[in-house]
Amino acid sequence: MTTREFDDVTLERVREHVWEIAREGGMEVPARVLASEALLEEIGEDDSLQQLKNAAHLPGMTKYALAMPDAHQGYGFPVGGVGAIDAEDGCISPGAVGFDINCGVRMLRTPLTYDDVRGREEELVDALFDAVPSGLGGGGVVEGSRDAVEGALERGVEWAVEQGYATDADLKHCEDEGRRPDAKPEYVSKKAKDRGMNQMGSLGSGNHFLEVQRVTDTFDDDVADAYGLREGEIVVLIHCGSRGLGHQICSNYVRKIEQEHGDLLDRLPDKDLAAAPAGSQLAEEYYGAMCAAVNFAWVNRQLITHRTRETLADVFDAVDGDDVELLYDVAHNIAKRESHDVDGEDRELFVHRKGATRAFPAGREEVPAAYRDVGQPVIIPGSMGAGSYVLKGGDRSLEETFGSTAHGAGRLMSRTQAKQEFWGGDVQDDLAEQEHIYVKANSGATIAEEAPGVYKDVDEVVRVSDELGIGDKVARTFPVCNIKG
DNA sequence: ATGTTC
Repeated sequence: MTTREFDDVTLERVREHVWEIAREGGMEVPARVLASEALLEEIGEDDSLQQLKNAAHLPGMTKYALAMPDAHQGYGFPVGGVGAIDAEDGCISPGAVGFDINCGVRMLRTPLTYDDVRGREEELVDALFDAVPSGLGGGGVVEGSRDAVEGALERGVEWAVEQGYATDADLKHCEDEGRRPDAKPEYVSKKAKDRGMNQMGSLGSGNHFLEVQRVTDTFDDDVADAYGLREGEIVVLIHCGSRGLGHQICSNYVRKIEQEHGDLLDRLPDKDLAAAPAGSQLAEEYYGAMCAAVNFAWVNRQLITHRTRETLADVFDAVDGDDVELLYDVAHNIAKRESHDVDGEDRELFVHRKGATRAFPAGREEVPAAYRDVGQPVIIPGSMGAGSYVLKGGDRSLEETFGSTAHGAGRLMSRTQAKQEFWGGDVQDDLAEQEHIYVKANSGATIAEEAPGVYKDVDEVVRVSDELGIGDKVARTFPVCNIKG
C-alpha cells in the first residue's frame, strides 16, 4: 500500500490516479483526490488537501468529497472540488460554488483556418480588444437597464434570443439550454443587480479571457466529427462569469447564512464553508439567486459571442457571423439539483462543482440531443501559452465523480507570487516571438498573474481525466491570440 | 473571482 503525507493529511493510494483520505473526526465521508503522483505533489503544496478534508464535514456530503486533478486552494472549499450533498437532508454552501457564479467557458467554431489568420494576428487581436469590453469595473456590450438585468436573470439565453443577440441553435448548445428555470431574481439584491447592470457583456479580469485558437490534434475522429472539430480550423474560446453580480450574491448569502445558521457553522472546521440546511428559507433563497446568476453569466458569454461574430465578420471577408457556431458552453462554478444513483438508490443531490466541469456521458438526458449519442463536450482551457482541450463526458464519470471532471490547468502559485516571478511585458514578448501567440491586456500585472509558468501542466491534468475515464480526449487546440482584462 | 480591503 502506498501512502503519501502532507502536513496533517494522509492519503492512501486506492488505484492508479485515485487517492483516499480516510474519514476521521467530524468528517461525514472520506475524501478522494484524483491525480497522478506528480499532480498530487503539486496539490499537496497549498492548503487544498486540508480544505478537502474540511469539505467532507458538510452535512449530507455523499460518498466522498472529491478533488479533481487540477485542484488548488480556494475560499473555504478547494477549486477543483466536487461535493454532492443530499438535497433533502444536507445543505448548500455558497463557498462550495465559488464567488464567480457560473464562471465557465464556451467554444465557437468558425469557418476560418489557421492559414486565413496567419500574418493577421495583431490586426485581429486589436479588433477583438477594441470590441469586447474587458478589465475591472463597468461597461458592457449592451447598455444595461433594469429590464435587461431582470430578463437575463429570469430567462438567460432565451432573453438574448428575444433581443437578437442569440439564435435558437445557441440555446441548444449550452449547458441547461442556457436557462435555469429555478432562477428567482427576487432573491437577488438590488446592489447585485446594480453591479450587473453595466457589466452585461464584459470579460472582467483575472484569469478571464477571449482566445482565438487553432485545432492542432484530434484524438477521436468520430466524436471530433460530431463536435465539428477538424485540425487546422480556427475556434474561439470565451472564459468569463457573472462579474460583480455573482460576486455580490455570494457575499450577501455567505453573510446571511453565517448569521442565521451559526449552529451548523459551529460543526464545520472553517467558517468559509458556511452552509444553509436543505429546506431552510436561506437555502431556497440562495439556490434561486444562484440560478439567476447562472443565467446572467450565460447571457454575458452570449453577448460577447455576439460581438465576436460581428468582429470576425468585419475583419475577414470569408466570415458573415451566422457561420460562427456555438459548439458548447459549460459552467465550472455552480451547484445544481441532480439525480444520481448512490449504491443502487436514486438520490436528489446538490452537486457543487467549484472549478469542476460537468462531464455527463452518452445517454444522460441532460446532454443536448446533438451530442447525446457521444457524450457532452467538456472544455478544459489551459494557460495562454499552452492551449486547451475538448473532452467528452466519460463513461465512468457518473460512478467516480457524480459526472464531473477538471476545469483547467489549475494554478501552481498565488497571484502575488506570480507577480514576483514574472514581468507582464516580458511574458507578452516571449509568447509573440517564440510561440507566435499575440496577447493584449489592460494591465501588464494581469499578464504576469496569468503567465504560462503560473499553471500546472494541462496535458497532465487531461491525461489523468482520460485515463480515469471521467472525461476523454477529443481534440487539442493551441493559442493564436488572446485578449484579457 | 471582485467597484483588486465591509
